[in-house]
Amino acid sequence: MYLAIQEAIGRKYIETVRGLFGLEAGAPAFDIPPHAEMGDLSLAAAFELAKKLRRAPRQIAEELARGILPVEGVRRATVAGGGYVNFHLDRARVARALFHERSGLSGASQLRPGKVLVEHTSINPNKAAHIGHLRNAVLGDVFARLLGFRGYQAEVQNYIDNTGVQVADVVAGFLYLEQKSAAEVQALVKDSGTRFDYYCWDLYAKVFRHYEENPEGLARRAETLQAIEENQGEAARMAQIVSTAIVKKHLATMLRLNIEYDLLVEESEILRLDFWKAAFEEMRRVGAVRQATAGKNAGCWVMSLNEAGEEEEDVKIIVRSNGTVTYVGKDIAYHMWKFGLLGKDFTYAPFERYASGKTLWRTTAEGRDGAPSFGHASQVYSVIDTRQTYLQNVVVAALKAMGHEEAAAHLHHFAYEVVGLSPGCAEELGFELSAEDRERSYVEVSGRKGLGLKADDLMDRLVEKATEEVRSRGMSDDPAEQSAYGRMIAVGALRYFLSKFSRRVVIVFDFKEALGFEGETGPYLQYSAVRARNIFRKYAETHAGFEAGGLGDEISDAELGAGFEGEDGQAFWQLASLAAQLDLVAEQAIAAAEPAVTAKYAFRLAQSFNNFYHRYHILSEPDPGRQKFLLFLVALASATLAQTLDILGIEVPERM
RNA sequence: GCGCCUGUAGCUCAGAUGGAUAGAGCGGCAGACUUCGAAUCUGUAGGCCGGGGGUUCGAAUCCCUCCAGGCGCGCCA
Repeated sequence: MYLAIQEAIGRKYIETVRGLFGLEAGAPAFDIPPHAEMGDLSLAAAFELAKKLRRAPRQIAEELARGILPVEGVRRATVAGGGYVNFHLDRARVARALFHERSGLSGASQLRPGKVLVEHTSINPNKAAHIGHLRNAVLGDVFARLLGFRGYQAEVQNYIDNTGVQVADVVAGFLYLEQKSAAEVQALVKDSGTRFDYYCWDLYAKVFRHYEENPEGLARRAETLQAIEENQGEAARMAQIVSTAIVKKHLATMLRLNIEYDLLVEESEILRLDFWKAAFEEMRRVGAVRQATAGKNAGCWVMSLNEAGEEEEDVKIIVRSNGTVTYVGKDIAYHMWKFGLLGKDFTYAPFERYASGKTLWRTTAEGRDGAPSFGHASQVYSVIDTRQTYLQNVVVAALKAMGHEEAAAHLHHFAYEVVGLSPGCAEELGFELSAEDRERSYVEVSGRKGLGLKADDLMDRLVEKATEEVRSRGMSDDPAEQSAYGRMIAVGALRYFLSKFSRRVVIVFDFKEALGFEGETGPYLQYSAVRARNIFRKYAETHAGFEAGGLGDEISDAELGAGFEGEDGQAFWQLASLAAQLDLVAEQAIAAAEPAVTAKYAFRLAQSFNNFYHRYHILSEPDPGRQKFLLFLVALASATLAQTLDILGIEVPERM
């Protein structure tokens, strides 16, 4: 709601400035005044105009306030402070329009042209997922949901590096440390007595210890990697078995958290289709890379990273002197494909069908009909941790060097900080820490050392705790229902916990904080939504045929207007106007690529609702007109909260 | 050495595009359940916004500088 009103005021502002002062102004910036009584939207533009016009800002503000009105949805404009213009919205009108929007009757945001591609998760398929991977997936998932909410076509891709060194390390472990054949590994995958992804977690750490003690083993690692890349022999067969089994585990883990994907992009298919060759040819053709003939990089194909005018040359090796391509080179090819700039494409096959009805596709080299069109994005967001910033910048530089300026500008590194463990938490998990580590504020997780908190272990622990809470509070006698609620609450707690921090801060994981269900947590939000629904359920018991969705037709403009009058009306409006800000908040979250903005908003809204809930008792309200108004308000808050929780991927249980 | 990020209440963090009296959760203290179930609400204490300069009508926010911490900078990924 707020967005539309801002745009309308903005248009009138530009006209007014032209008419009154003969100046061409841009779209103005709006603020929300610090106190609700001051108004709903404020404009500080008079201060800047004052400088240009050499006049008092307050006077200019008064002229603006008179000139901008009338605007639909705005009742009046006042001037405050040194020169703020504050707009007071037509409360009844805004509330009604919002009610219709939330009922899906109007205001569904239009589908926008172009596709936004979000790549997230992209875990090496060689061991179980850990808490850091969950942060990546939750951030990416919330961001994709935000895009969908605002009418963008979002496509979610999960990149599977099934031919990389991490898979090779586990394969080498099976082959040489455990002397297992591909068939035996396959049997292990099928064995219901072992968790294959956990088994590989331990094996990967074991392989690393082995390399440390036996550096000569590194030769075998190289051999294994090469065999996998060339799709030759036992190692390649085993890599296929390992990576596919682990990917399935990762998908199952993510599904527990309500995370789904559109497409799995497999590196093996990128190799098979010679994507890199096509990218390399173009890079050579346009002179983005050159072969070094002397110096330490002799024989390598390198790309210059210098801006014009820099003296010392900074180069990145793209192709090694032995002719093999580096990781960043492959990434350049993949990103060219994302934008449809490669001139090559995959074919696709279904990987699995989600219970939601959505089909997850995977890339293949052998053609198949009936797949949707993937790639060809106009905007790309790659959710990758902040330590890879340098490499992401290299990819952008490569696009620029090839003349793809627009793609370079539309490739966004969605960078986020890692999840560390507090030293106490690491020790609780049974890891021995050095004296130095114990002094640190957090310990970095390390797959190589096997140090980390596995995603499913954390989830299990949360579900157990939440289910116990449900049981002890007597919400349900049915064990199946108890565990269903427990699961929803656990997911709510975890998803909110991973969404509420801004991307750039390190999350120091601690059980006490993450396992909490009170205060600023997911369960608090769920509880608020349940409370709102309970009011309707209870009300319907004595009012047969009651539907919250019908309130919009039952309440008159006069009743709505009267409800927002006076001191109580001010408090009611505070809740309603906050609910009306969701679209503004979602746009801000997208512009800043910051899901936390939405999480914080959900909390503020829930807090505002709980405060209202406590102060006004609806079912015992004697005045039927006022009761209807209060029910209307609950419907607004409830629908908005539900919508926001949906963006956060958090479900609401029937009872709490 | 070069580059990027971070520094706000005891702890963990919000404060987009510079804007009105710097906020929240947890923890502390004091209160509120015969009600739409307290996984809740109310009140209270707690701040040289890392230090110092500058730009501006106005700076937690922009610029410079210093300090502290983290992360990058490989013919690894």
